[in-house]
Amino acid sequence: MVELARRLIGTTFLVDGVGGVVVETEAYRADEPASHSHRGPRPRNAAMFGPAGRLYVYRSYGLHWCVNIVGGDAPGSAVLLRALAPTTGCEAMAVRRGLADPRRLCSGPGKLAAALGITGERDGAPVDGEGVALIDREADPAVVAGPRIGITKAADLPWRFGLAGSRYLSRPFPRHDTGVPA
DNA sequence: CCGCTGATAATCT
DNA sequence: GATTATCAGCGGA
Repeated sequence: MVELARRLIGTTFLVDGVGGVVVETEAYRADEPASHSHRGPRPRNAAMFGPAGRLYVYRSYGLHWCVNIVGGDAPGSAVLLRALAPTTGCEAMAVRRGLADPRRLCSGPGKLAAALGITGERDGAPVDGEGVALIDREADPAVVAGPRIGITKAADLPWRFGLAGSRYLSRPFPRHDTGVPA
């Protein structure tokens, strides 16, 4: 699953022609306690135990939608889409989000879902099905990794991935000191 | 640029 | 009854 999370960085994710480049993801697996799939199949997480390449959409904190892509390495694995660099349909995103600042449009899982108009209706939908598209990248981008955000269990696993140097992350990655002063 | 707080409901104990 | 894969708004530095 970790591999898919890495590989999704740099791909383009669109819903009804609106979206952008994936710049931040997190991997989740059934064998690890932070995952919704950890305690087995349930109504909410059914999509996580279904076919690979589908969406798992759930409601977070009772009010935000979050979007995952289901993996195929093992049952119950998925990659949370945490941030996009907006490229297409910025006007529609600005309207849905009620702001125009591209850096704040999709810089978080809930914001991303809101900007692309994703709700629970898309739960279980194929990533290349009706209105949804995932376009692979040309070359391998520089990817950075760090601990996942907003969880209390298994918080030490470095399964959050980001496009190096991107200005559209939900939060910066922990920086190693380069040792080279400016 | 922080850090804190309330909102809000499904899921879990 | 507690917890939660979050966010916007606010006040302070």
